[in-house]
Amino acid sequence: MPELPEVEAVARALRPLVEGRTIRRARVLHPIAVRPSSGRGARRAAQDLVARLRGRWITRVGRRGKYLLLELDRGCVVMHFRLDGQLVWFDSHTLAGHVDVALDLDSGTLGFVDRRHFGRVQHFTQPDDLPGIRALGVDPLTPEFTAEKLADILRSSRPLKLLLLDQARIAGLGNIYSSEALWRARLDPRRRAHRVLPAEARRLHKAIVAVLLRALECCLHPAPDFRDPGWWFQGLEEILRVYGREGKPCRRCGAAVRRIEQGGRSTYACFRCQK
DNA sequence: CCTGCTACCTGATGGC
DNA sequence: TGCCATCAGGTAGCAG
Repeated sequence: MPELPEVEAVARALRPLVEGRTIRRARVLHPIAVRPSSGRGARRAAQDLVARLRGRWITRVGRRGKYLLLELDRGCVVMHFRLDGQLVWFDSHTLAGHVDVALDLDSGTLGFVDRRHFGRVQHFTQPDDLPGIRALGVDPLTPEFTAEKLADILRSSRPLKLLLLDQARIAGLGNIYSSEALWRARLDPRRRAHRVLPAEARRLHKAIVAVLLRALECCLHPAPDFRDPGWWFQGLEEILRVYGREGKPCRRCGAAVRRIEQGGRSTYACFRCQK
């Protein structure tokens, strides 16, 4: 379920564990997790990954949108958690539970876990070799994301919610925080983006940044604990204002929160205060 | 070029 | 209890 704040928190917690470490050996337990996006050639991809990672060392942990990057002395490991992927840490090289890909480091083992097999672990010479990364739009937590930049992005006839989910426009918002940002900005998720007035666009800009920063703070306290196999972010539900609250009173005006479908996915909103 | 729909996977949940 | 339908926080690929 990770969106930008969760992946950012994972990147920060991972740095002291892996930066400067050598990958002694990579193990691909479930080749489906490393197959190319075309979907075929998983076994071959697994062999390639193992060969390319042997002996490399991790220079830096980075993030691009919802992608986690392990930059190496040669090339880069790109991970995407999609809906359910997560990381686990083992102090030894002995694994436990479902692990798709294991990176045996000189100090322990980093495991990529995703029972559902939506997520991916891949190696590229550089991150931009993956089309999904090359196409990413502005990162909303960088200075480049200004109110003017958002106004530019809003030149579209699409509904606001679908536009905010588009990773090629803004990188890192997902289904939860797009609903949350629109609630905070008091904007109807069905509104066509180019109908949004300048003052409303400035409100939305502030709301996006505020929602993400608040979630990031929550994700960092307590920090991710990869050693606990059952670990997941605590307390996130309490900071959500509309997401998942169908039928419950709006925290601003008391009207019932509604769930609607947009692009085949759930959107939550209060249509009394979101116009 | 843009937009919208579906497939991709597996597990959890709720109704009957 | 068992079974089936539905849902899940994402993205790539394809058709129009």
